[in-house]
Amino acid sequence: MSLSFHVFHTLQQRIVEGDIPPGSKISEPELAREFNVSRSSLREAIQRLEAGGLVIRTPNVGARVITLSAAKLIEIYEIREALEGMACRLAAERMTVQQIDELKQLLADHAKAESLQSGQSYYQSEGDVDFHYRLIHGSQNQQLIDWLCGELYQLVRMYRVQFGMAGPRAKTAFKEHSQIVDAIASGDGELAEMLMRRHIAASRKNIQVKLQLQEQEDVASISRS
Amino acid sequence: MSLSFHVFHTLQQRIVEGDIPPGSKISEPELAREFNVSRSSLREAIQRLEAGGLVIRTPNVGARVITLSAAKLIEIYEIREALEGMACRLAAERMTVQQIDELKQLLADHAKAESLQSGQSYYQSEGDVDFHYRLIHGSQNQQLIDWLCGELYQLVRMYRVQFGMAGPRAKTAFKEHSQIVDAIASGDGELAEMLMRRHIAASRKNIQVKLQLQEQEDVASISRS
DNA sequence: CCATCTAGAATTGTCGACAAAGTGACTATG
DNA sequence: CATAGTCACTTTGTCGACAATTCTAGATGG
Repeated sequence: MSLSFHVFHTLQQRIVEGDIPPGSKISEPELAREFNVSRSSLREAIQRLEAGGLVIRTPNVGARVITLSAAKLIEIYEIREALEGMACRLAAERMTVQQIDELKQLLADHAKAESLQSGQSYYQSEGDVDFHYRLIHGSQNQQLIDWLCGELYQLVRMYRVQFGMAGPRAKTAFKEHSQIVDAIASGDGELAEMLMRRHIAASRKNIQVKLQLQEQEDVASISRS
Repeated sequence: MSLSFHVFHTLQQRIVEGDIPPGSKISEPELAREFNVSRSSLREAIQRLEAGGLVIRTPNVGARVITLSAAKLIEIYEIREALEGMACRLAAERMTVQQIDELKQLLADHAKAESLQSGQSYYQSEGDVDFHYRLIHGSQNQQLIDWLCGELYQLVRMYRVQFGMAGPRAKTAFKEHSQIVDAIASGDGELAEMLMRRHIAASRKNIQVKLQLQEQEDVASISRS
């Protein structure tokens, strides 16, 4: 594997997981030493991070990890609503019966796992992602797939990890997923799109109130100190 | 300005305009000589082109300009429908009265120019882009703005130029734009989104039939030869 | 004649070094 | 005391060279 790609991959992971905190500077000499590569390779890695929207470079100054904010997260969810809604519509029109069966099977597995361990962790982290992932691929729109499952996915993951979003929406989300699959199975693209948009919009609103509460806590703790 | 950025900008223009034809190889040594820069700078430019989706790099082989196809163009329009639809909805909810007035003024200018020179060239190339551009900015969703007016815009432009799309949709498009502005002025985000989606979908269908005709011609000319 | 193998040439990936720009601390001045 | 200026130091941008890989063309064998 290309040397610069390995560095890119490692750094991406660290940034997404918060190991390199938001807003921190990306020092070329320092990281080049750490990875035992030349600055050329490291710079290529940084450029890829920039292309993925994880760092921002300012000419003659350097790169910094992006800063997270509630406003930006909302923006991302607005985009997801539009794009995954469209993906869902296309999936309803284009998925094969076999793909749909696999999707149903996935949902059945979720139901089992959920009732078994009253779990929200499994569903939220693995299951939800897997569901959306398959659906997006069902759209068969390559550009859409590349962007949603690449760049945008990493950003969403970064917020998930660092804002600590697990949420007890597991049961609600499962019901919504079921409805979506039903719509797809009956080939109703319009309905499928609407349901997916509502699904994501609901998730967004859920986050919005949670962040608002968090903000109030922060204010309270500041005035307390 | 950064040396590599200048090279990137020039190459981007050439690729979009078809000066460097689709599918052709991007030779590092050759272009480095032409621009009188080192390969490092040139490679950085190529990486940016890759990030913008204009070239595809395969490890240890090099970069090639993307190839255009009707299928990919349709994919892009599907994405635009979803994204600009959302942008339009947000714009209706968030644009200031002043911004809306400017939009109306723009439309009035278009009407004048159109009736004056029965022109389709002005409207299609300048006016249409300008209209969509302002609307997207009206959404106030920075991520959306960046992507639609950056990466995706260049791709659309590349297809416009190289597939030679002018089309006599000027009059229809103008009417559709008017309706959209009305919806925005009355703050009806839902309607505005729907109209914008129809507007882009109509444009896509228009292209689809045109491309199908073109394909038939190609087949005919092949069987003739 | 076609397929396969094998140098040689060309191209990409990586490296270290130099030039240019930015950063920060210290000094001088109003 | 605050502000502006200067100088050393760090960091980024660019360059040319070497190593590793791929491509090409000619030779060899079936």
